[in-house]
Amino acid sequence: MINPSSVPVRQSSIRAHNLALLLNTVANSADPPSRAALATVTGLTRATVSALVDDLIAGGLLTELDPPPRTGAGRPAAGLALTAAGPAGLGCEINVDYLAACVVDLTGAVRQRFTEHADQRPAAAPDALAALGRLAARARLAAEAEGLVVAGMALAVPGLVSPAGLVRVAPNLGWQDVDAPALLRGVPEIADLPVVVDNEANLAALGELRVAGAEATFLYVSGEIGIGAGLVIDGELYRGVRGWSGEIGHLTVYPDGRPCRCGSRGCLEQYAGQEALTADEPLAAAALGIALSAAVNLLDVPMIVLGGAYALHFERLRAGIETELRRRVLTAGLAPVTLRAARLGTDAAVRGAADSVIRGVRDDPAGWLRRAG
Amino acid sequence: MINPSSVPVRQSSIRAHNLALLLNTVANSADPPSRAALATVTGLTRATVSALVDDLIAGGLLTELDPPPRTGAGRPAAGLALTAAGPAGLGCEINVDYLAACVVDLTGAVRQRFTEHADQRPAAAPDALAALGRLAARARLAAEAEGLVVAGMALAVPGLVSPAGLVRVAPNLGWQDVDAPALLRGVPEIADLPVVVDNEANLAALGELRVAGAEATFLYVSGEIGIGAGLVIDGELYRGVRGWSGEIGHLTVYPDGRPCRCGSRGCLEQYAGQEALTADEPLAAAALGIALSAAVNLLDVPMIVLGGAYALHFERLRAGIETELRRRVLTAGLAPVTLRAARLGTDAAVRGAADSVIRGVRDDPAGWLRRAG
DNA sequence: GCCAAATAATTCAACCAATAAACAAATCGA
DNA sequence: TCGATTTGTTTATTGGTTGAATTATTTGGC
Repeated sequence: MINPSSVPVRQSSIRAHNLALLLNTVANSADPPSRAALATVTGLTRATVSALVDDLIAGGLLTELDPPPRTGAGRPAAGLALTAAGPAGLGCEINVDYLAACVVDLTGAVRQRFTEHADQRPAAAPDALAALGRLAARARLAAEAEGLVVAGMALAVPGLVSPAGLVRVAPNLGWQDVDAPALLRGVPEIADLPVVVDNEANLAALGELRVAGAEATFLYVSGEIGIGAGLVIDGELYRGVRGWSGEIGHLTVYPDGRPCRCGSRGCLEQYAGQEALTADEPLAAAALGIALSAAVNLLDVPMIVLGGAYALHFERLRAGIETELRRRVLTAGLAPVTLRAARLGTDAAVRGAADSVIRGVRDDPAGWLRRAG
Repeated sequence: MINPSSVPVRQSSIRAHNLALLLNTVANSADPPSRAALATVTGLTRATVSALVDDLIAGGLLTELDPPPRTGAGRPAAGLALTAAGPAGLGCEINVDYLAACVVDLTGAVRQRFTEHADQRPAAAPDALAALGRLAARARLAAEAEGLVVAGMALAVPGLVSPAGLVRVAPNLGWQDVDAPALLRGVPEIADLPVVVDNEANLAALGELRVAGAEATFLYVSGEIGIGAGLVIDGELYRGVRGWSGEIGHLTVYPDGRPCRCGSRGCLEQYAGQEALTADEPLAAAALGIALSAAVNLLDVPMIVLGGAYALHFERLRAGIETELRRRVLTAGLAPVTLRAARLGTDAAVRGAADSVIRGVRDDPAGWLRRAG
């Protein structure tokens, strides 16, 4: 992750890598580990761990826990944990019927949470983003009053986003080529924050990843007004070459089926969209099952997580989907595909957005230490 | 690639990384670069480059070219190139109607090539693999007579392969749970070689990668008796969690269509398999187009390479496939999907197999230097 | 109540790899 | 033949990890 393999490695990179290794090891440990435990589990020496941990403590990323959990003979170990009062991530979401902002600290705890329900469709993009910016500013202010330092901001959008953060199309918002980062910078209280924009399903997948465990591999499918998917492989989000992967809503399910507003025919969205779902249409589960089978045959993902509206209707959909998976996935007989409902519900995208920011800090603590001085 | 990010980094790893960086930079350069040119392009110092290059030359991976291509003032630069007489990769392929083995040197040149045409279906797996082993032994012998050192062996199989090299199912060969590496070790002349087994489409994709350029992203689709696909992202092959990705042949195209031997209905293989193709069936192109659209919608791949029998019939299939891609790929209007025929034809898999071995050497020259002493 | 055993964390000399800057080598142009 | 120019090497320095020895802090036995 630090080394895209086409880049030279100097001594400082190895320090940066090992700092990230330690920070992530602490983050993924069940109990607060000691320096010695970190040494054995990472393979670094105790001396090295001590030196690096000192830096992380000085930089406010790790804290030494006061009450040493004593056991057996020997000097008691000092437990290490992520600091709750340190860098934090600001996550935002704009969707058809609400705006949301939340702040997550380094430990992953949600510290602030603001929502504003209102139909965004009549609003022009600049107005909607200004309103969202104000909501984000409130969240930031409240978080910083608690001693947090917001390290950056991520925005979830139901549409296609280019790597630069330009929203190319967001059909359900009626957006086209909206420069979201620039518009958000119009709100002075958050103008200094680095902004990342990403697809709603991608960020929701990251949100579920936090719950699923660090190394998980799964396909997250979100049934909002549109249907999107986020693919997580070994704990990393796969975005595709241009950031447009996961457009499962327009996967063809019935080649000569109903016409879709995208110009094609028989898209999944026509059979398993929110209207079909609430109308209790019998085709929804089968159509989803067919589309998901395609994904599994292509990608060999062992788990599918259903989010958004699908999470609400999970029990009703389950059997129908699983029938198709059993029939249509070639390797179903060799290893089963796990199907489960999302655990975060409609919060997944905002949570994932905030999470993606602190993920950035956890993966490059050296950068944070440099900036924080 | 060297750093799975959950592993500590020591000084030796940074040397290993930079050795690989230099070797790959030489490999991907159009003209033989000088040490100074390597320094500027990689970002390392001239001193560091010199030291590392000395090691690579001593280890027989690089050669200094005799006639310095002189230009302008200053001391003339000594060009560096991969050695043709060094480590080599042995690639093998077993398919329904032939066996093949080939040896590729570090520069990517094919140095030996053996084929044996015979229907493998009546043969039991041990017999077929013994025959293949003998063919491989001949190729190795001939290569070593030319001064090459075979570093390892890779085998392409038309079936599902587990990471350990076990062939779980190869329907067209009638194989099930065949321990190919163990059976190949039965041939004494190649028993010492490390063996890797992989799916035919995956390795063919690697073969095409060599031709496509180092950083390419594409989906390779092979129309053999079965239909498989190999996904290459930024020059890396994606194998899926269990190595079973790319089973595009059993993607559902027509949900209530023809029954397939896999137990499902309407699989791509029923409409675009080799029989359909040679029978000049009109559905082949449309079915392919529908399946490929699914892949592009899910994965956002900018290029599709058609191999095997599809390469032969490319011109006839092209228009029909492109029509479906235009209709069914959501982002087709934002950025086109390139469709082209494979350049290596039926050789892709063996070539890719041999290539995967030397790719291993190029990505870990430090390991090779250690072994070679 | 004191000492040995055990475990945690730190200190310090050694080592390894890259860097920067000076230096040597080889060529061109005047 | 001499300066300019570019390539490649040498050498002292720096940054980072290692390994062994050392210090710190606890438990348990006598």
